[in-house]
Amino acid sequence: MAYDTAIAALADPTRRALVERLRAGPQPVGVLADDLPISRPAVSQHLKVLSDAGLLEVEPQGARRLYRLAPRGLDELRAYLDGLWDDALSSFAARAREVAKGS
Amino acid sequence: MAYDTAIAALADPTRRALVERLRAGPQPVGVLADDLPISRPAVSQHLKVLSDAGLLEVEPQGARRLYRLAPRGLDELRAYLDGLWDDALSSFAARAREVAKGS
DNA sequence: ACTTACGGTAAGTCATGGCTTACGACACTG
DNA sequence: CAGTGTCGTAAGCCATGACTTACCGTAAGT
Repeated sequence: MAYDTAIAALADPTRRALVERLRAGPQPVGVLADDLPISRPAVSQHLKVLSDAGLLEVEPQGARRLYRLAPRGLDELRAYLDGLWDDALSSFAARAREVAKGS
Repeated sequence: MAYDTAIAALADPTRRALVERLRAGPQPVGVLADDLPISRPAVSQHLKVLSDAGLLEVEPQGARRLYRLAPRGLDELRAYLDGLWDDALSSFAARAREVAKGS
């Protein structure tokens, strides 16, 4: 049950916006804060949440800190959703059979 | 960008608990409320959020309403995370190559 | 028709969390 | 060793949303 922190982290639109910026590659905090309508400390707080969820990794480069996407946290979340997906499909198929029989 | 409602819905622990109950099969509201530490109206509100996100479907059966897992909302969410996963892997691989070269 | 059961909606309360400003720690440059 | 730039943390404010109780509509039973 470690996917809970990951999904909670990705539930926030601002944090998803940060993740979107990082899809192109690693970036420092200041650059991320520049094209977002919030302050730099707010960005730092969001980055901490994403890092704690295993979704980001940090690489200090001098005074700056490069954040990059990390597969770790995403892996658990995807595994959980895959399981859900299977059960949802089963439920859908069962319902389809009932309807086909004339309910 | 329709996965946002789905991920927001699944971010709540109580709603995930409801989804877990429904993995075994369709159930009416009262049964779901009985083995959860919250009131029945609260369950109704959560079920509405999950339904609006395309994660659940309703099937009225007389006075009762059966809720079941729906693949629809889950599909978009999985697709989004799959894309993220690819980019995270790329970033990870790029970083691994740099480290192998001696940073 | 009256009663009982099931469930959605309304209104109000309260905690969570996202944002701000202010401050401190650390690395580079002159 | 100042001075500057980058970033994390602390404290406080405020909106969002997850609950509650109260109420209403609807379906089935007697």
